[in-house]
Amino acid sequence: MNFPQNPNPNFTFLSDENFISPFMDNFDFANLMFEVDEGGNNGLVQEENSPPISIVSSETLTCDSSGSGSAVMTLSKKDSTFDCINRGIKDAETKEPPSHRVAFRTRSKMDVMDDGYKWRKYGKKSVKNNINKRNYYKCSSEGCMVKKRIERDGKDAAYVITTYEGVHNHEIPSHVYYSDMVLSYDHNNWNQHSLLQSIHTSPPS
DNA sequence: CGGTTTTGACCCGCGC
DNA sequence: GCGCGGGTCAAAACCG
Repeated sequence: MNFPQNPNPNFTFLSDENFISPFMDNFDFANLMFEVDEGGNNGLVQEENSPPISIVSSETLTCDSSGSGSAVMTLSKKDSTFDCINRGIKDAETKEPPSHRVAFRTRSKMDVMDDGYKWRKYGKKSVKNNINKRNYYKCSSEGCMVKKRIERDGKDAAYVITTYEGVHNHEIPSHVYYSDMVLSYDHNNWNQHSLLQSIHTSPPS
Protein backbone atom coordinates (compact mmCIF):
# COMPACT_ATOMS: atom_id res chain seq x y z
CA MET A 1 0.00 0.00 0.00
CA ASN A 2 1.09 3.53 -0.51
CA PHE A 3 2.08 5.67 2.35
CA PRO A 4 -0.18 8.56 3.02
CA GLN A 5 0.93 12.00 2.14
CA ASN A 6 2.93 13.64 4.80
CA PRO A 7 0.78 16.38 6.25
CA ASN A 8 3.87 18.08 7.45
CA PRO A 9 6.82 17.44 5.23
CA ASN A 10 9.05 19.60 7.32
CA PHE A 11 9.08 16.95 9.89
CA THR A 12 10.74 13.72 9.26
CA PHE A 13 10.07 10.87 11.53
CA LEU A 14 13.42 9.55 12.42
CA SER A 15 13.98 6.35 14.21
CA ASP A 16 17.32 7.07 15.73
CA GLU A 17 18.20 9.52 18.41
CA ASN A 18 20.84 11.39 16.50
CA PHE A 19 18.37 13.92 15.43
CA ILE A 20 19.47 17.27 14.23
CA SER A 21 17.26 20.09 15.27
CA PRO A 22 15.40 21.36 12.24
CA PHE A 23 14.00 24.52 13.68
CA MET A 24 16.72 26.81 14.79
CA ASP A 25 18.71 26.50 17.88
CA ASN A 26 15.88 26.90 20.29
CA PHE A 27 14.16 23.89 18.91
CA ASP A 28 14.63 20.44 20.21
CA PHE A 29 12.65 18.03 18.14
CA ALA A 30 11.90 15.71 20.40
CA ASN A 31 10.75 13.25 22.63
CA LEU A 32 7.70 12.03 20.99
CA MET A 33 6.60 11.29 17.54
CA PHE A 34 3.90 8.86 16.80
CA GLU A 35 1.27 8.17 14.31
CA VAL A 36 -2.27 7.50 15.24
CA ASP A 37 -3.94 5.80 12.39
CA GLU A 38 -6.58 3.30 11.55
CA GLY A 39 -4.51 0.46 12.82
CA GLY A 40 -3.07 -0.23 9.45
CA ASN A 41 0.53 -0.86 8.64
CA ASN A 42 1.48 2.54 7.42
CA GLY A 43 3.21 3.75 10.52
CA LEU A 44 5.55 6.63 10.13
CA VAL A 45 8.62 5.14 11.58
CA GLN A 46 7.29 1.74 11.92
CA GLU A 47 9.84 -0.91 12.37
CA GLU A 48 9.33 -4.51 11.58
CA ASN A 49 6.77 -6.16 13.77
CA SER A 50 6.12 -2.98 15.62
CA PRO A 51 2.70 -1.63 16.46
CA PRO A 52 1.41 1.23 14.34
CA ILE A 53 2.72 3.75 16.77
CA SER A 54 6.34 4.61 17.05
CA ILE A 55 8.26 6.79 19.35
CA VAL A 56 11.52 8.55 18.78
CA SER A 57 12.85 8.80 22.21
CA SER A 58 14.88 7.23 24.86
CA GLU A 59 11.88 7.44 27.05
CA THR A 60 9.69 4.64 28.06
CA LEU A 61 6.75 3.79 25.97
CA THR A 62 4.04 1.32 26.51
CA CYS A 63 1.58 0.96 23.75
CA ASP A 64 -1.55 -1.02 23.59
CA SER A 65 -2.75 -1.08 20.06
CA SER A 66 -4.10 -4.54 19.84
CA GLY A 67 -6.55 -5.09 17.07
CA SER A 68 -8.01 -2.07 15.39
CA GLY A 69 -9.28 -0.56 18.57
CA SER A 70 -8.12 2.51 20.33
CA ALA A 71 -4.49 3.05 20.93
CA VAL A 72 -3.45 4.00 24.40
CA MET A 73 0.06 4.91 25.18
CA THR A 74 1.90 6.15 28.14
CA LEU A 75 5.15 7.93 27.82
CA SER A 76 7.15 8.29 30.94
CA LYS A 77 9.80 10.93 31.18
CA LYS A 78 11.33 11.30 34.54
CA ASP A 79 8.63 12.91 36.55
CA SER A 80 6.16 13.38 33.79
CA THR A 81 3.82 11.16 31.91
CA PHE A 82 2.18 11.74 28.63
CA ASP A 83 -0.95 9.88 27.81
CA CYS A 84 -2.65 9.65 24.48
CA ILE A 85 -5.91 8.06 23.73
CA ASN A 86 -7.02 7.96 20.18
CA ARG A 87 -10.75 8.23 20.16
CA GLY A 88 -10.92 8.69 16.46
CA ILE A 89 -10.02 5.12 15.80
CA LYS A 90 -12.90 3.80 17.79
CA ASP A 91 -15.27 6.17 16.10
CA ALA A 92 -13.97 5.18 12.76
CA GLU A 93 -14.96 1.60 13.20
CA THR A 94 -18.61 2.35 12.97
CA LYS A 95 -18.73 5.64 11.19
CA GLU A 96 -16.80 7.42 8.54
CA PRO A 97 -13.45 6.19 7.41
CA PRO A 98 -10.72 7.29 9.72
CA SER A 99 -8.63 10.22 8.74
CA HIS A 100 -4.91 10.01 8.80
CA ARG A 101 -3.63 11.42 12.03
CA VAL A 102 -0.13 12.24 13.09
CA ALA A 103 0.91 13.64 16.40
CA PHE A 104 4.25 14.50 17.84
CA ARG A 105 5.74 16.42 20.66
CA THR A 106 8.57 18.84 20.21
CA ARG A 107 10.60 21.01 22.46
CA SER A 108 10.27 24.48 21.08
CA LYS A 109 9.94 28.03 22.24
CA MET A 110 7.71 28.66 19.30
CA ASP A 111 4.10 27.59 19.52
CA VAL A 112 3.55 27.43 15.82
CA MET A 113 6.15 26.14 13.44
CA ASP A 114 6.02 26.93 9.79
CA ASP A 115 5.59 23.69 7.90
CA GLY A 116 5.19 25.16 4.45
CA TYR A 117 1.44 24.97 4.42
CA LYS A 118 -0.89 27.85 4.99
CA TRP A 119 -3.08 27.50 8.05
CA ARG A 120 -6.06 29.43 9.29
CA LYS A 121 -6.84 29.42 12.96
CA TYR A 122 -10.44 28.60 13.72
CA GLY A 123 -10.58 27.91 17.40
CA LYS A 124 -8.87 28.06 20.74
CA LYS A 125 -9.89 26.10 23.79
CA SER A 126 -8.65 25.53 27.25
CA VAL A 127 -8.44 21.84 27.88
CA LYS A 128 -8.53 19.77 31.00
CA ASN A 129 -5.26 19.11 32.80
CA ASN A 130 -3.55 21.79 30.82
CA ILE A 131 -3.32 25.41 31.83
CA ASN A 132 -2.36 26.25 28.27
CA LYS A 133 -4.82 26.81 25.49
CA ARG A 134 -5.18 24.42 22.59
CA ASN A 135 -5.23 26.03 19.18
CA TYR A 136 -7.09 24.65 16.17
CA TYR A 137 -6.00 25.27 12.62
CA LYS A 138 -7.36 24.33 9.21
CA CYS A 139 -5.45 24.27 5.98
CA SER A 140 -6.51 27.42 4.17
CA SER A 141 -6.17 25.85 0.74
CA GLU A 142 -9.52 25.50 -0.93
CA GLY A 143 -10.99 22.06 -0.58
CA CYS A 144 -8.26 20.84 1.73
CA MET A 145 -9.71 19.59 4.98
CA VAL A 146 -6.48 18.97 6.84
CA LYS A 147 -6.52 20.19 10.41
CA LYS A 148 -3.94 20.55 13.07
CA ARG A 149 -4.04 21.13 16.78
CA ILE A 150 -1.28 22.79 18.69
CA GLU A 151 -0.99 22.87 22.43
CA ARG A 152 1.73 23.14 24.99
CA ASP A 153 2.29 20.12 27.11
CA GLY A 154 0.50 20.74 30.36
CA LYS A 155 3.16 18.92 32.30
CA ASP A 156 6.11 20.49 30.62
CA ALA A 157 5.44 23.78 28.91
CA ALA A 158 8.74 23.54 27.09
CA TYR A 159 7.11 20.99 24.81
CA VAL A 160 4.60 21.61 22.09
CA ILE A 161 2.20 18.87 21.08
CA THR A 162 1.16 19.09 17.45
CA THR A 163 -1.49 16.86 15.93
CA TYR A 164 -2.18 16.73 12.22
CA GLU A 165 -5.38 15.21 10.97
CA GLY A 166 -6.06 14.43 7.36
CA VAL A 167 -4.05 14.43 4.19
CA HIS A 168 -3.35 17.46 2.06
CA ASN A 169 -4.82 17.20 -1.42
CA HIS A 170 -2.52 19.79 -2.88
CA GLU A 171 1.12 20.68 -3.18
CA ILE A 172 2.99 22.65 -0.59
CA PRO A 173 2.34 26.35 -1.16
CA SER A 174 5.95 27.20 -0.51
CA HIS A 175 8.97 25.02 -0.99
CA VAL A 176 10.83 24.13 2.11
CA TYR A 177 14.53 24.22 2.28
CA TYR A 178 16.77 22.70 4.87
CA SER A 179 20.03 24.57 4.74
CA ASP A 180 21.17 24.21 1.18
CA MET A 181 19.25 21.06 0.72
CA VAL A 182 15.71 20.90 -0.50
CA LEU A 183 13.89 18.37 1.53
CA SER A 184 13.34 15.27 -0.44
CA TYR A 185 9.66 14.81 -0.35
CA ASP A 186 8.36 11.68 -1.91
CA HIS A 187 4.61 11.46 -1.76
CA ASN A 188 4.76 7.73 -1.93
CA ASN A 189 7.35 7.27 0.72
CA TRP A 190 7.21 10.24 2.97
CA ASN A 191 8.38 8.50 6.03
CA GLN A 192 11.82 8.07 4.67
CA HIS A 193 14.55 9.37 6.84
CA SER A 194 16.08 12.65 5.92
CA LEU A 195 18.73 14.87 7.29
CA LEU A 196 17.26 18.00 8.68
CA GLN A 197 19.18 21.03 9.69
CA SER A 198 17.79 24.51 9.48
CA ILE A 199 14.68 25.65 7.75
CA HIS A 200 13.83 28.38 5.34
CA THR A 201 10.31 28.63 4.08
CA SER A 202 10.95 30.75 1.06
CA PRO A 203 13.13 29.65 -1.78
CA PRO A 204 16.37 31.49 -2.42
CA SER A 205 16.00 34.21 -4.97
C1' DC B 1 -10.72 45.42 1.27
C1' DG B 2 -9.76 40.72 1.76
C1' DG B 3 -7.77 37.40 4.59
C1' DT B 4 -6.76 36.10 9.29
C1' DT B 5 -7.41 36.00 14.26
C1' DT B 6 -10.18 36.19 18.31
C1' DT B 7 -13.57 34.47 21.22
C1' DG B 8 -18.08 33.29 23.00
C1' DA B 9 -21.66 30.27 21.70
C1' DC B 10 -23.12 26.12 20.09
C1' DC B 11 -23.02 21.16 19.13
C1' DC B 12 -22.02 16.48 20.09
C1' DG B 13 -20.26 12.37 22.32
C1' DC B 14 -19.45 10.14 26.53
C1' DG B 15 -19.75 8.83 31.36
C1' DC B 16 -22.45 8.75 35.38
C1' DG C 1 -31.30 13.14 31.55
C1' DC C 2 -27.54 15.90 32.86
C1' DG C 3 -23.02 17.70 33.16
C1' DC C 4 -18.52 17.83 31.31
C1' DG C 5 -15.06 18.17 27.91
C1' DG C 6 -13.60 18.64 23.28
C1' DG C 7 -14.33 20.40 18.62
C1' DT C 8 -16.40 23.73 15.48
C1' DC C 9 -18.93 27.80 14.00
C1' DA C 10 -19.43 32.48 13.03
C1' DA C 11 -19.48 37.36 13.85
C1' DA C 12 -16.57 40.97 15.09
C1' DA C 13 -12.07 42.76 15.36
C1' DC C 14 -7.69 43.11 13.54
C1' DC C 15 -4.05 43.65 10.14
C1' DG C 16 -1.36 44.31 5.93
